[in-house]
Amino acid sequence: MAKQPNWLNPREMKAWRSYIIASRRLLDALDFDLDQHDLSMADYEVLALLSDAPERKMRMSELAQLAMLSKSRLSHRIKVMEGVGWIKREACPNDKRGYFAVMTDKGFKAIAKAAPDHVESVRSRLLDHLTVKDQEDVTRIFDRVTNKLRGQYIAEEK
Amino acid sequence: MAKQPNWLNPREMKAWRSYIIASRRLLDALDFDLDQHDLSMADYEVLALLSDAPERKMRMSELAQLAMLSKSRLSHRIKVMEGVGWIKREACPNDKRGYFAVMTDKGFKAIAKAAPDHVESVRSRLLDHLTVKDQEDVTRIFDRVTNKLRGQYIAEEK
DNA sequence: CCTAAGTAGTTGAAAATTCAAGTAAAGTGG
DNA sequence: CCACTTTACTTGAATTTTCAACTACTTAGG
Repeated sequence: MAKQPNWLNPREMKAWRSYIIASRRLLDALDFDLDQHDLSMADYEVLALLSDAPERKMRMSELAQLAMLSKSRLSHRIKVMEGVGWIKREACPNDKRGYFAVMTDKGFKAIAKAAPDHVESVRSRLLDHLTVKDQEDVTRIFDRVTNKLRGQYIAEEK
Repeated sequence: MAKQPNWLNPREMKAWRSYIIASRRLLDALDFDLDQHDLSMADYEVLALLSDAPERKMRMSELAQLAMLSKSRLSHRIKVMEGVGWIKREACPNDKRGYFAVMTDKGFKAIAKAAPDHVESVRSRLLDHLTVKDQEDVTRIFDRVTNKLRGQYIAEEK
């Protein structure tokens, strides 16, 4: 027999709603801010990862993993970034199947220009409203969520 | 003269990364769970709002606002939900420009079936890992974020 | 070696979302 | 009552993302 649903109590409901609503609005606002640099959060993340990588290049798979994008999505996205001259592809000498995404100078300039505004955006939209204690709580809580999730669900394993 | 960027310190960076990574994974997992009911989070939200509304119907604009969707997106989405028989449209008698989205019995059944699983999903992916204190912290922190955001940025005002 | 299975990445079509108009009805000020 | 602006919503095209192959290379086992 099916067990009856364990609905959320008011406290749980409030926590969930507060979180989800704030997150939606926050992401919207951050994307809105990035728009002036012709970037989405996802594209920004890709460029940021590359700009920190040695030689500013990274294998497609690794990039996809770290940016939490599907291989297909990354592939398509890199194609358009290649079109605007931010990225080049480079064949991997060791593994003939593989490719590097290599950030061009133009790509580096693009993210270097966007980064200060983006950081400022993250501050003004989120961090400015958190005390030091809040920041620590957020870190603790969400690290735990990520860890539990890792056990339950791995992206791209379906 | 341009002021130099105020980069995030390690504590701020950790809070931001923890939050954003957990959120991405969490939303992915929740969407993944809902997939067995052929629903996305957005569609679920639309149906949930309708099922709570008087007569299970709501004006398109109000629905768009509450579900935090653009009018265009909602319009397209309602069209497909109409296609699968979950929703009907009904002209508004007072305001000849307006329409109601009305949930059908079939639509109600669909969300009634999905809801227990979704709640369980929210629990197992998120709430189960938060103490009562954590829940209260999350509510407090994210309500504040939403309130600040409201002052700065209103969705669809561009 | 040879084969089977797995990995890296791309591709094109389908589906979803955004974007820029467009239509029609309300409201507003004179 | 007449312009003018705003509101409510839809639409079609463009862009983005997902989905399901598909190619080519690598790895593992016998």
